[in-house]
Amino acid sequence: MKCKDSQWWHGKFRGCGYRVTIAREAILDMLAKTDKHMSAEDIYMKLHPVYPNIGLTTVYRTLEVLSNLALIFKLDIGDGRARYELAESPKKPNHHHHLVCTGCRKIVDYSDFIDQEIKLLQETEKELSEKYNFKITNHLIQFYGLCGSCASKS
Amino acid sequence: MKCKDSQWWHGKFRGCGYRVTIAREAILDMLAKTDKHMSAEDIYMKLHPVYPNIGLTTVYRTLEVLSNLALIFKLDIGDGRARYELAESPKKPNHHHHLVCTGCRKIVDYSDFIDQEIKLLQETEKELSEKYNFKITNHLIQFYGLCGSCASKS
DNA sequence: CTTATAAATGGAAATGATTATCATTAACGT
DNA sequence: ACGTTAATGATAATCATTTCCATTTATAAG
Repeated sequence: MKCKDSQWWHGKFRGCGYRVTIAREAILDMLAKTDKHMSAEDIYMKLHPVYPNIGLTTVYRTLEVLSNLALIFKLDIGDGRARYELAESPKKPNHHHHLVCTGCRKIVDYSDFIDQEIKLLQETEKELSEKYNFKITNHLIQFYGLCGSCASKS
Repeated sequence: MKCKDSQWWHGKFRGCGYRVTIAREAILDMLAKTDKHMSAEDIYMKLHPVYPNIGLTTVYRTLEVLSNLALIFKLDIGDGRARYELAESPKKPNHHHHLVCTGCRKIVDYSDFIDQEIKLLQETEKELSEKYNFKITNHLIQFYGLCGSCASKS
């Protein structure tokens, strides 16, 4: 947990009236260092050996806070267990969508066609926003299917 | 429950080794007659006055069966409660995507831009399918935001 | 139309992810 | 260093969905 780059978000935290705590630091830090899509329990388990006093409840609460601040993104792949990943940022642009295996729940991040998707999404967003008087804040695009190994099993 | 058009799916049922029962008939029939997106409990409640002996468990089980047969579509709008709608079919082409209000969970079905979306989706699907060796079966596009009335409240 | 059989059912209990409660601890402005 | 107030963690509660299992029913065969 170096002090160089890893604490730019302290300001955002304080500005929103949140305190900077060990747990929040540890959780955000670990999400920043992985490219996996982790559930609350995954995070709890992974952190536990190092921070045995961070409880599962705190993990849930912290994930909600980070999600509200748009520092992380909560994603749902249809198995009733939320996953989280670091949000894209100017420092780490990684916009992508997900390809989910309905067999083993493997998630592939893809960014092919992403520019065209974004463009279409923006147009659609604008159109829908006006037509239905919605203030659109977010979108979700996901593909579902079977990965090679699950397809051959069935 | 007329016998004219409403039972074309009996064959599909039997062909897959499923029996045709009152509960299955009633549930599919009611989903065919509404344009709402209903949860298992919504369906249970609505059916209960007429079929007081259809239990909630059966509703869940039936929805799973219908979903497996692709007669209905299960949708997740992020509030931890699954909704269901009749799948599109040659007899009732109604392909659309959803615009979800994160305030009141209202769902708007839209089909604007749907042709372009479909086209892009097909290309993307093909590309991803080859590149990542996935057998893609489904996709999900959804916009989230606040409807007019929820936006003015906040 | 009966009968046999395996699938379908319903009610109660179990599950599993997430949230609420509440007494204790810790962050941070002063 | 101190006091205020947010954050924490252990436990209990919630709530949608599943599992269990004894009973019922759809359906194929006679």
